[in-house]
Amino acid sequence: MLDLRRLEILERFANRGTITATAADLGYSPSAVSQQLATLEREVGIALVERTAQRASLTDAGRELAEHAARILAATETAQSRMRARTGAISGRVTISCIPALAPFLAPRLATLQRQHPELTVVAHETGSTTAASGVLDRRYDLAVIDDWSAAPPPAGNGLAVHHLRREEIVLAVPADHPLARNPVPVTAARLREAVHSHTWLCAPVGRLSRTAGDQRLAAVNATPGRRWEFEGLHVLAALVATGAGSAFLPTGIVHDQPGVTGLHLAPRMHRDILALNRTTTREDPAITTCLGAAREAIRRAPAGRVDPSAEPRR
Amino acid sequence: MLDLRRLEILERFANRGTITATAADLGYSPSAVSQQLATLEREVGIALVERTAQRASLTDAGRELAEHAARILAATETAQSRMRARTGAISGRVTISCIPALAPFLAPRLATLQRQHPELTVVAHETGSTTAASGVLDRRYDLAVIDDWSAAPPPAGNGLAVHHLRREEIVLAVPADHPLARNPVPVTAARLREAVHSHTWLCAPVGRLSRTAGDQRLAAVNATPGRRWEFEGLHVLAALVATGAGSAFLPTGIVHDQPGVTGLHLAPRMHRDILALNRTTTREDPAITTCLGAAREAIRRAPAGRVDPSAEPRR
DNA sequence: ATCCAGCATCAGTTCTCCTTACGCTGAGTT
DNA sequence: AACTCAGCGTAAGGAGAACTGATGCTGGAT
Repeated sequence: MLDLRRLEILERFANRGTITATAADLGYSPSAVSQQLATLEREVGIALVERTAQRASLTDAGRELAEHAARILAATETAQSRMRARTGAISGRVTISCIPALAPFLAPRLATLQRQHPELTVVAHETGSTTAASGVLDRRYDLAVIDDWSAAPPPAGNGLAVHHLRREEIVLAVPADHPLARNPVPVTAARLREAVHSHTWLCAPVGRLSRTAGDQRLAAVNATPGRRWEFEGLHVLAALVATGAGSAFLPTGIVHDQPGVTGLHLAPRMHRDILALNRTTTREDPAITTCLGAAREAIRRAPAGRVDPSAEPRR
Repeated sequence: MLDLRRLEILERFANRGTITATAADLGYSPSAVSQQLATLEREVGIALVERTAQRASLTDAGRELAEHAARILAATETAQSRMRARTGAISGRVTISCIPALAPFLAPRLATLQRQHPELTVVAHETGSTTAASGVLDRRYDLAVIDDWSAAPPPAGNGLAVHHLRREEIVLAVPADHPLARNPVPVTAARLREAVHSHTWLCAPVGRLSRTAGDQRLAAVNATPGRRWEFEGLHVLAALVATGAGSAFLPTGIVHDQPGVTGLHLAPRMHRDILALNRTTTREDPAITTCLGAAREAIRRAPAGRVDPSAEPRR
């Protein structure tokens, strides 16, 4: 009879790649992981791990067994969730990831939740959207609040349940003394091209969703930045805009926080979606659904911001 | 993290109904089963077992968790089979059930197998077809050789892999000095009706497949036995026919063994199928497939019997 | 009234599993 | 070439889990 704990160790090792990292993830010592993997190999009677002095990697058999393990673990998680749904108990440990920009709004709600349910332990992390999504899938997080800058519908059908929390408008953020700020009308392709070309362009490092989406938008209108600065964090970008350092694409909620920054509608409009993710296996877990509700509420109440009313076309 | 062993205990308990029987099945003491179930309840935080002084039964939650457990255990069995398929090792314990009439032919082959593969342990039981089929499903047996008297195609799609080993003809077995035996032509409906009515009818107890199929055949030709005797075991029935006690429907292989018995073709013909069953989860396990091959071979070589050639119509 | 089957509890022993400590290897660095 | 460090494995020890056997209880059957 295979042991679930060993299978979990194997599956985690398949995701992480080193014994040390696996051990850290699961709260074991590396030695324990090594021993458990060795035991598992003995049990199934076939080599699962290729061992070098400073590197261990999975064999084909190990990879396959890890895939089986993932299925088995998903089934047990479903069973556990169903049982917890029956008790209705809001308890246990829920690990949540949130994109940094929204974490300050989420955290107080989670704290309240934890006060209301002493049996519940919430562990919150700040993570980017892409790593958070895969982190939910491989059980590093149970719940993730992410943003999605793509116009495409959210990913689905791969074991992730997606919940739409909010849609935010993305505006062109310029310093308050920028020429465009004086004439706050929606920024057309031509205006955008001109503004980007004549000003420093502020954006996130390559790989961020906001960067990818922004670059796509610039490419669509054939705009090439005169100069490009890369900074981490949307709030940082907003602060830089405020100092007159350049312009950027930013969500209204973030522009709103920052005095000295004017947000201008884009024509056509641009958006990002705030989504929550959890595994479908935990869909019925009361602890998860409660945390999800708290996140939904928190994001709903986070300041949405508003651009200069005169730039807001009436319809 | 739920424990697989506990889940197995729960699932087995769901099938057996008592703690004592569960313990016997799994090779534990009843005390251990009781304790493990209690631990499992504590872990999931909900009552799974309703305890009376001398009866324990599952709650709704317990039944549901048992169903989850069955799925999980099936997944692990699949994983294990895949791993064993990779090693190709013919080892471990394989529990086989065989209908009594064929067990003598199967046993020597299994003994040979065990001699060839010292790592392999074969545990053989003799069981009727219906209990054997459910026994395979709930993991009391890994492999079962059964007979199927129904004209219907074998059951499938419920987790059982069905293998057709042989088709045997069912003949009307009469004492050698029976009037019909002197004129060995296929027994039509009219002749059958007459023979059954004027002679004692020998058959298995109610519930046996052979009994059900035989009764259906009799009902189809509107034949009512003058007198009916019920005995357990096809060989026993054959022996009774030999003493002139009555007539019966019997497979050719069994008639063949028994001197003093004449087998007469039925018109239309009647058959039973010899099938082997195993769980689809063990489909790839080399130990299982090897045992299955041995069974196939054993049944193929078992005496098929032949009725009086003059009764065999040429085509 | 007695017996018996079935279950729970308790104490004890065995065995599993994790941690700590230590040694090894190979790559990058000084 | 020596050093440093990350990663892995093994050995020993201790904590905890789990099984067994004994005991006691309950309710139905003899």
